[in-house]
Amino acid sequence: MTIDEQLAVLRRGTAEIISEAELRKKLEKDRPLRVKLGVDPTARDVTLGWAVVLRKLRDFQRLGHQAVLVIGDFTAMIGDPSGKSKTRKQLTADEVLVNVEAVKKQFGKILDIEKTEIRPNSEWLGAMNFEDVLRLCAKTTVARIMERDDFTKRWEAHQAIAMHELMYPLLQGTDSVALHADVELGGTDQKFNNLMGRQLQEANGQDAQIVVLSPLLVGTDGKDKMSQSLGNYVSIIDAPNDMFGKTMSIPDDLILNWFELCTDVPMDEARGLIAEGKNPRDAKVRLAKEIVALYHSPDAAEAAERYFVETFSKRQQPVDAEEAEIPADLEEPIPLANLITGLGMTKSNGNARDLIKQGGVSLDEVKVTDPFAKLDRADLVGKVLRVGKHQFRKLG
RNA sequence: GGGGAGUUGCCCGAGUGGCCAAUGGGAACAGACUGUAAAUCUGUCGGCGAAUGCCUUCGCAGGUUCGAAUCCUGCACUCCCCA
Repeated sequence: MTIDEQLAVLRRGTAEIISEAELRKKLEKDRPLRVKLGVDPTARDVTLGWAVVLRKLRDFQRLGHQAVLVIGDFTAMIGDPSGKSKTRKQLTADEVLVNVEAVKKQFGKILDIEKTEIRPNSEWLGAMNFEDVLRLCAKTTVARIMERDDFTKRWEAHQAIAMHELMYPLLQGTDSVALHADVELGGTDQKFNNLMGRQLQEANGQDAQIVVLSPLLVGTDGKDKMSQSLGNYVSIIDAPNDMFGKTMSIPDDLILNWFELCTDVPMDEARGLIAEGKNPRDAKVRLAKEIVALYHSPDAAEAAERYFVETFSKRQQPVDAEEAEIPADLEEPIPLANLITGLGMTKSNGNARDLIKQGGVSLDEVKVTDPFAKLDRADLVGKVLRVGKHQFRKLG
């Protein structure tokens, strides 16, 4: 592959490369570049948003470069302040270990884990003594650290900023020095941290790393960046039907962006799908299928589409609703509201009654209108209970 | 070290002795309409109860009072100004 072809691959879905000219120079050296990506070992699913940057790492890997994953076990004790409005709780060593294993498994769906160098940053950060830390601190200034948007905002909003949080960019930068990174990947919210890496590398007589920033994927709500804590996410380990359904719920104007960041569909083709006069729904169906195919299989994608059309487009109840036992401790006649709460479909009986009043509950397609309905076990078994738009249970 | 401000439900934010489960906005959820899109309209939004009602909640712990989110004391946390 020529340098230009490589650059074209690397540019897809990239927000910023600092700088492209330097990247070209490094590629011209014709040796595998060390491409670093920091991973925060908090317990969470790999979301499509996180996958964006992992897929970029995969791009480098496929081009023959060395992927280096830094497990931020040491930095997890601080918690990355990026995008955070609060000081984060610190993790214990055990929690970190469990989280790393869980996350590594998921990475295998995207990266070639065998060929990936995985390094915990406690390896070098844990070895520093206080003098090292002070020397590190001397490399930057308070004003420079406080330039950071996150800190400025929190400062202005009168929110707490703990001392150790200010150290985060320096530690992440130290990772780059320790690993002799040629390239560091990250989301655009990582820019500050990544640039600190350049500064520290230069201060240590190394070439400054290239920074490749991926845009933050907007979540299914169409508003905020995708994140597990906001609940607007699609996880790469979601079941095919969920993955498909969640993708179908994104706003139309996100379609092209998701094609670019979450699939390998050529952009010209993607643009064609949303061209004037076409139904955006069809483009979204294609998008959803691509994503399911990527993390499950093309067959699963077809099946998910069928399920979607049957259940939602035709408004039928799903053929394979989740089975649920009627809790044994409910006495007959069973108040429907208690049953719904007992099955965990609502958080309280009052809540369940509200939903019934609003026409949000049905049994085998028949709306229940009485919030105080009581039913015998025999009337319930075998029926499909629907609560709200998404929840179905086949009663057993 | 000194002085000042603050901590209310998922979030923001009113409330300064009873009419407060607590105004308003946002988020969320449900219904209608749809393409599980957007927009819009309607409704719900602490728990239990069929209900008059009862219980828990306004940083934490005590106290005053017939009665406190509201007053007092102590504690914790945050922010600002000065040193």
